[in-house]
Amino acid sequence: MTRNTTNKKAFHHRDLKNALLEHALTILDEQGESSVTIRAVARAAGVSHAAPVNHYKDRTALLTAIASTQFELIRQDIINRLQNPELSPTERIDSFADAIFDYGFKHPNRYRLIWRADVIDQSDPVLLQAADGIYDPLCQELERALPSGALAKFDRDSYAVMLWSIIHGYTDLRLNGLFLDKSDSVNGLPRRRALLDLFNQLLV
Amino acid sequence: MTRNTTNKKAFHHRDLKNALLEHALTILDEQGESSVTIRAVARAAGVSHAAPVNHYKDRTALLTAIASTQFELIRQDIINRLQNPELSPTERIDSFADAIFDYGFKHPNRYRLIWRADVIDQSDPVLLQAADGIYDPLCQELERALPSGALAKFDRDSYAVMLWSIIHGYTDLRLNGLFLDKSDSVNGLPRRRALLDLFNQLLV
DNA sequence: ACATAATGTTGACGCTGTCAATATAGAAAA
DNA sequence: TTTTCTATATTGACAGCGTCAACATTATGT
Repeated sequence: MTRNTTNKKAFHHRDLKNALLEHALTILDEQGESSVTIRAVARAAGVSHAAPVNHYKDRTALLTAIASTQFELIRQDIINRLQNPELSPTERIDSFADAIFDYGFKHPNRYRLIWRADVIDQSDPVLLQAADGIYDPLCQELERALPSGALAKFDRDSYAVMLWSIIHGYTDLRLNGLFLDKSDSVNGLPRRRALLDLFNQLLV
Repeated sequence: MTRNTTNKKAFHHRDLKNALLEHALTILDEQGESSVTIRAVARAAGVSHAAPVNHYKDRTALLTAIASTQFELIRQDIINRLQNPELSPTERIDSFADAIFDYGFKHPNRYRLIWRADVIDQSDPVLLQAADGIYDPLCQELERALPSGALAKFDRDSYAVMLWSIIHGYTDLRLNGLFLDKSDSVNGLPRRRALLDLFNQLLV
């Protein structure tokens, strides 16, 4: 055991910062963003209601920290997928899309949170770097997959923005309840794949 | 004057329901969704903090009512645009996209609100009908613009969902601060137009 | 051993949504 | 008109929230 070998309750938690983050994530998954209150997280961690302030100066800081870890998590998943040496250039790009799609549908409350500009601090440098950790490699892959030189219709950023918009639009609308009466598949394929096919037409 | 001809303060507001809606909209535009509290709206309308409950049973009901009026407002704008007899079938479809783009960039706080499943009641029949008031005519226009019969690659709903996803994705990401460092134009055109061009390729 | 910094607790403040009890006004019925 | 009933508004209360200040405890470094 790395901590608290005595049975008397430790005044110092030794790793309260990470513990708070994990409890916050659990509450987020189970009850949604509005239930992730400083006080609820503190209760879950077994500390007083004002203890978290030493590690996260306010609620925004806590939620922003969550978002940063999540972007990093998505990035790791993407890196894993790209390990596969058999992927074609377009398949490598699809891997980005699939990673985000899968993340969104698996963790709807997390996905909604990481884009909520009103509750997280979009200018936080840690968060920005985490987001760039996905965006930058996406641009690299696009560069390889795009028609070379003057053949390309748009610049790289445009392709990246368009792809990300398509992915986010479908995911967000679905998670927010739209199209739930509509099927998620078309011609036997998931509709998200049809969206990707549409985008891939740009690359040939 | 239709109301309150005496100078003594009227106990009954006579149209508090609509007044609350308008004040809520003002607060939403100026301060964002979290500032639209029952109590703040009541203050703005000059009534007691518990008066709104007679017209909106809780905060969700108030925000849902706002969302319904906004969908209706967008629908009206679309209808106006479609009055133009010179529009081609694809231009008529672009009118839907432009209406939503314009609305989003003009009223960012409203746009974010109407998709917030956690604070509005997505199952409210009035809201659903208002949303269908946009979706249904979009499907009608798609039917006219699509390649006829077996030539179409997907069903109508798929086209509608894809188009809406593209529009929403770009708008939402932009409003939430992403890509703000990137330019909004490519090759001299707004990037949203490039996105529409991409979609329009599906229609030929 | 001591001073200092880091970390946690307690208590308070004003804000919130919501409810119950009460008061008033308008409308309908007598 | 007068009475009754319903719709609407007020007041007061409650718990939960974020945040801050004052204080207590533990850990660390000299």
